[in-house]
Amino acid sequence: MEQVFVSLPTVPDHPGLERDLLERWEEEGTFERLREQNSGGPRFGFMDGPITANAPAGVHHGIGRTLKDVFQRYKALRGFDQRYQNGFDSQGLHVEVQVEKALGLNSKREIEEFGLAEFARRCRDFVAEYAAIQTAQFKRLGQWMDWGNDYFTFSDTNIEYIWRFLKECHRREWLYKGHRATQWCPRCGTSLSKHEQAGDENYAELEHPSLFVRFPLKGREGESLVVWTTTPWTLPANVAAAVSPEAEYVLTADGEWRAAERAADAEVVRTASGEELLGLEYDGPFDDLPAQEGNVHRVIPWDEVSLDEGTGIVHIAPGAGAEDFELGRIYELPVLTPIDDGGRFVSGYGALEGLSTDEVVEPVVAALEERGLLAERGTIVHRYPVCWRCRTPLVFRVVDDWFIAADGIRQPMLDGNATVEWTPPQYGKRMDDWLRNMDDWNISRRRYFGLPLPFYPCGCGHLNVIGSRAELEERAVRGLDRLEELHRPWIDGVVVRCEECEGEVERIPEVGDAWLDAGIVHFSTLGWQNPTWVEHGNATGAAAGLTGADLPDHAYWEKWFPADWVTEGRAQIRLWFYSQCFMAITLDGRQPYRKVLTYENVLDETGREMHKSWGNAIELNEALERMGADSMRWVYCMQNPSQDLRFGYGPAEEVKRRLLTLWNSAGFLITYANIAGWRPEWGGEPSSKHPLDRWLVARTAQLVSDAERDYERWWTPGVTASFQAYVEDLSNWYIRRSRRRFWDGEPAALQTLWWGLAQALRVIAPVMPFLTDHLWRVLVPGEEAPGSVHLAGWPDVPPPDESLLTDVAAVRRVVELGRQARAQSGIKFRQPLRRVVVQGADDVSSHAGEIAEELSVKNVEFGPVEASELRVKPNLPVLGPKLGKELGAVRAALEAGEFEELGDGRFRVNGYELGPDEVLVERRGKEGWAVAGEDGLTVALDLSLDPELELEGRVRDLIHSVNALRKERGLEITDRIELTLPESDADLLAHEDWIKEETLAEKVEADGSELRISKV
RNA sequence: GGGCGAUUAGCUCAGUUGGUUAGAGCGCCGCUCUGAUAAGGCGGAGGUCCGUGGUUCGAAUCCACGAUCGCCCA
Repeated sequence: MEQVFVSLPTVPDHPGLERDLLERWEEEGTFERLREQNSGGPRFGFMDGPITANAPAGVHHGIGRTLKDVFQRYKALRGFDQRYQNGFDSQGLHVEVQVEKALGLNSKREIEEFGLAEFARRCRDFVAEYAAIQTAQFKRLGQWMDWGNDYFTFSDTNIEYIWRFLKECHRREWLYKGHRATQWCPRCGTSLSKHEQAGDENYAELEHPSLFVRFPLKGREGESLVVWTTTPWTLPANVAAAVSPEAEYVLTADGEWRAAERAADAEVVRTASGEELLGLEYDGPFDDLPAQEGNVHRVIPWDEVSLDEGTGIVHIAPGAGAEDFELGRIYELPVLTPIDDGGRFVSGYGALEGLSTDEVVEPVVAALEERGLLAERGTIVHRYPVCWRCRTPLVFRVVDDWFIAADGIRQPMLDGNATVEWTPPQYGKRMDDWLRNMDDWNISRRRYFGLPLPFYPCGCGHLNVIGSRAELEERAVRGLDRLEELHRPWIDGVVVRCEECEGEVERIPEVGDAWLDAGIVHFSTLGWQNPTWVEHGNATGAAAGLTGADLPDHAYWEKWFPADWVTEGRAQIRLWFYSQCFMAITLDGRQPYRKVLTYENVLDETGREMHKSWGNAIELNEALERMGADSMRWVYCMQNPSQDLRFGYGPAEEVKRRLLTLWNSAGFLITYANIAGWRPEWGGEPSSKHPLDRWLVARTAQLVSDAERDYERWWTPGVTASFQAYVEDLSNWYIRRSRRRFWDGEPAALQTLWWGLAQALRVIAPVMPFLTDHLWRVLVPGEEAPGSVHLAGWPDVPPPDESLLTDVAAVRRVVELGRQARAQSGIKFRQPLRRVVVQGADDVSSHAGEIAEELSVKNVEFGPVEASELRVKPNLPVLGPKLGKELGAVRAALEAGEFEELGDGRFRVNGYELGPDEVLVERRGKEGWAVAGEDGLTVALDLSLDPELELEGRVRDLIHSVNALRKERGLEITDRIELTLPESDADLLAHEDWIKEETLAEKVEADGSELRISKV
């Protein structure tokens, strides 16, 4: 017989079939055909947040890539035209640091000796290498993007658009050079902005010295202030000591001033309020250093002084701490900045010069001890900030940085955010919170391979800001001829003429914050205000040769801006979401996206963060090969995005097992379709009138509508849950109930199951693009039907028949209760019973046959159950509003059995007459009955047997044994047999035809002593 | 200190607008099916729904306060 369908193996080989499909998609140009099919359709604008191309992707990237792909695929099924442009973040500190590591360089000096031009080239090559690696990984995950036309943030085009933004900021007078204490990475030699440094992962548990130091008070012999510090290197820069004016301080017998709260056990000589200590002068610990010359050290007030730790007196070094610096401004304290770019002491600090902040600890301690200033020495383990890129502990330095003032745009950004639909919604509030609190944006980094800030401050006091390459060329005095691309060192050689005084000006050496690079892409990739389309116009500068991306014209930008949807992890609120909104609101006044999906972090199976060094990190490639892309995608989609995902092989195995039901259902169809030589008919929903078929059509329509609702609200957990429930119903109701029809090869059943599966595959294809397309290609033969599920579009189904769905749900409840009753009865399922009585579900009487079969009973009666006991409960949603406070008493009376049955389902209780709709009645069985009930539904099985029933029970036992034997002998399910019964079972021959049918026996006889079968 | 979340079975999590006896998957125990079988079905054990107070006829759900955990900010 012709095999229409290729048989499925018992379990799918996910990685194998996925690799196979990747090849087929490639060969058949499936993605290109999809884009072509949707071209000209309604637009769905997605903007990809760029991924840093500096390492292979991990499983923590998988969730974002999956969600991006799922919704683009869903929108494609709905016929939307899309851009599919992928983005790589390709310059800035996160690239430089990796390249430094690869080159074995470990300081800015070494980079400069290596040569900036060569360094820039290596950075570019490094990005090219990892962009290629990541591309291969994401393809393997199933992500369909316009690979090869990606945007790279280091293209000259991108840089020019940022220049333009910066010039606009300057025009609005938001741009300024600030002098303040900032977090500084001594290894990277640059300050770091708060938004990139925020986050728990940027802190480490570190051990530091813990010193209590005496500051002898001037003119008060034997009295000292005692301060506590964990950063001894800041002591040489001390200029003041802060006390809380409100707090009480004590002088101990040792001559030490401390807060009273911090000197509990000490013998107190004298007390004073903080207020009284203000203005006192003291001898600083390092007054002999040249840097300290002429400084007066005194006591200042500070409300924030902590009385929970230390001494309640705080050592203040405005050049080495953020709060210290702010206090210094208020009290006009001298600012001593003891360390240089690399965190080493500068001149003016005597023997400390040239030492690092760690290396000075011992000399500082020794000096304190020598002078008798060290009261106590220990160590402390505390959380301390480390560089977000290289993990070096940070220090504070007072330096000049470039800032964009945030106050002018704060409200417009808040207004913009109010128009955005956030999923889950609380992230919108987080964004508001961030915007309300955001400080000015520190945009300068003292580094090399990054956006060159186009700032040319002239000696005349004028700041020239260049807004484009054209402007640079127009105003350049020299250096243009060696300008290979808009990066250091080449850009540094270009000198421009000051627009104010005509003098020659050089660029500042700083580069820009990488979030400027990422934030501008709504403009640089879509061709904002670009007069004519430039082919490969985004393949400029460092990006030349890496991509074919065009620079579209302004009409294109108008079409695609703002994006309909973006999605990234929660951390991006303070990073990409922030920077893109900042830039878009500045340039265009509009929010750059309409809707956002945000998700939490990926942790390991046990809920710990994944770290390579902890050995619990999972490589993306390894996961893809071990669990397969579809299982991974399923895991990501199942997850509630507002909670951390616990990712691991254990949970993935569970997912695989559950996905098996779909596979088995398809396998079941294929088995019987092949036996019957049946061929599916491509077209609308099946016209079969069979109740089960009609039900499956309705159930499938319900799946389509549920999934649509959840896709439209960006809620993948809903989609996966609906699908899972559908497969469950398909397999454990439709297939199980219809098995016999499939054994008989009934075309209506085959067509209906086939149709249901085909629609289900289309619904879930965005989540599991491989398994669904594999099954589609097996199940849906060519010619008229689309050759890939991804080209098949969203199912077009009629609205579900709700009343049929409700009825079948009720039937299934009856069956469930009936099974419970049977289980309690102790009578085997194979033993048929005479009758079942169902009360409380009269509307499903048309399904009596199904109930009879499911419960193996001869007759189903709908009507009152004769019961030994009535249990009447109030129907709360109805009676609650009606009875109010009286409900409690009525309920208690019903529970106690204090009611009168009036007939017709009416009851009298507590003086109220309750109608049938107002109560729920359950019954307990009489002797000889098995009864189960729930929610006013009662199912009662009559347990009495008669010889006819007993005989049937024995026939079923026989059929069961014969089929077990068939299986034991390894017979195919189509093999015919001859059957011999023991003579003692001769009476079973009364059911000879039935036995023959169920066991595929051609001949049955009763002869001999045991059961025997033989293949014909 | 302010903000945003979370807290439900041994584990991982659902629980829509307040409604009866709070669910699922996994794990455990028992039973069952044997034409989906490397599957499937049924049942059981296992819960102070974080706590306290309030609103309500009725609260896992709404409100207030508190606890613990996570995150963001100061």
